Amino acid sequence: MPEIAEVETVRNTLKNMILNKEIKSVNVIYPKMLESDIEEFKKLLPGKKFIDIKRVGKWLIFDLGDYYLLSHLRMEGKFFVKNSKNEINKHEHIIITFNDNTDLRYHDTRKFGRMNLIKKEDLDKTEAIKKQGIEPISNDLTEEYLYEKISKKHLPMKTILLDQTIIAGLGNIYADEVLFASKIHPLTKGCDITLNDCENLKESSKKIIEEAIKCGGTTIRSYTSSLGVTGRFQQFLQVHKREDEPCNICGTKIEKIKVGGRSTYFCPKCQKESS
DNA sequence: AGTGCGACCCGAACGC
DNA sequence: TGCGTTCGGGTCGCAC
Repeated sequence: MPEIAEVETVRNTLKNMILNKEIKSVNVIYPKMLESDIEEFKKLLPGKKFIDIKRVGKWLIFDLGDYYLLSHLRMEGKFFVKNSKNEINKHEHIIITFNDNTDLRYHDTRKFGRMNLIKKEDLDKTEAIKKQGIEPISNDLTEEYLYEKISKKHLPMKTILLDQTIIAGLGNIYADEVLFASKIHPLTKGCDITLNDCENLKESSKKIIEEAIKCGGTTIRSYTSSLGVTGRFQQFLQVHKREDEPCNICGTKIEKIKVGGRSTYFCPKCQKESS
């Protein structure tokens, strides 16, 4: 499941492969992927080039000059660069063909990802982008900001860390890891958090995300037909998907619970519920 | 406004 | 073996 580190890896990989190549044609195989008008998508892309790829939270932003193509990979979205002659895989839903006869193909087994073509000036009006909070790797993420956003809420901390309007880009895996590193129980209510907790959250989210980006993410498998990009961060995970395994700090068995409908892993000894 | 939860989707894992 | 069922993941939108 792509989180901020995976999306950053995709961005860097694709920048090396598709920038400034002229788009020859597009093929929208699964129209529901596309939130904007399909006919407009088919009409506008040919002749344009991707001149840059940016990222806001987990959103990829392909810069087409006068338009942006927004792309959210959700859980299993992947981009492949393939020769246009290659057979189309049943999970490839949108294909953008360049005039050097290579394709940028969007692949998504769950069909959960979304794309949206917007005029450049409409970016600030686009809800999904506009409401993104501060990224863990940004210096604007301070303990004061976190305390201000979190301490009024009565939701469990796990739920709060998944709220993209506060910290942008944390998903289920890193939320568990950040809580473990901050020694905060996932069920702790936001209103019970201290400024010191917020400093720990800030430091650990920054450290974990920076490290994950260096490793190329957790779950990245392959982004081209030939060139494999494999995430190495999974070997550093302390709690996520480690139910019944011993905590690396104290040896206590890692527990799994549901918080806000999401599976949540934590060490019951290292992460005490605050009083 | 803040919070809770179902819908979206389908492959994998599980139960019988 | 081969069915059927359940689960999970991020985000949106609706209900309370």
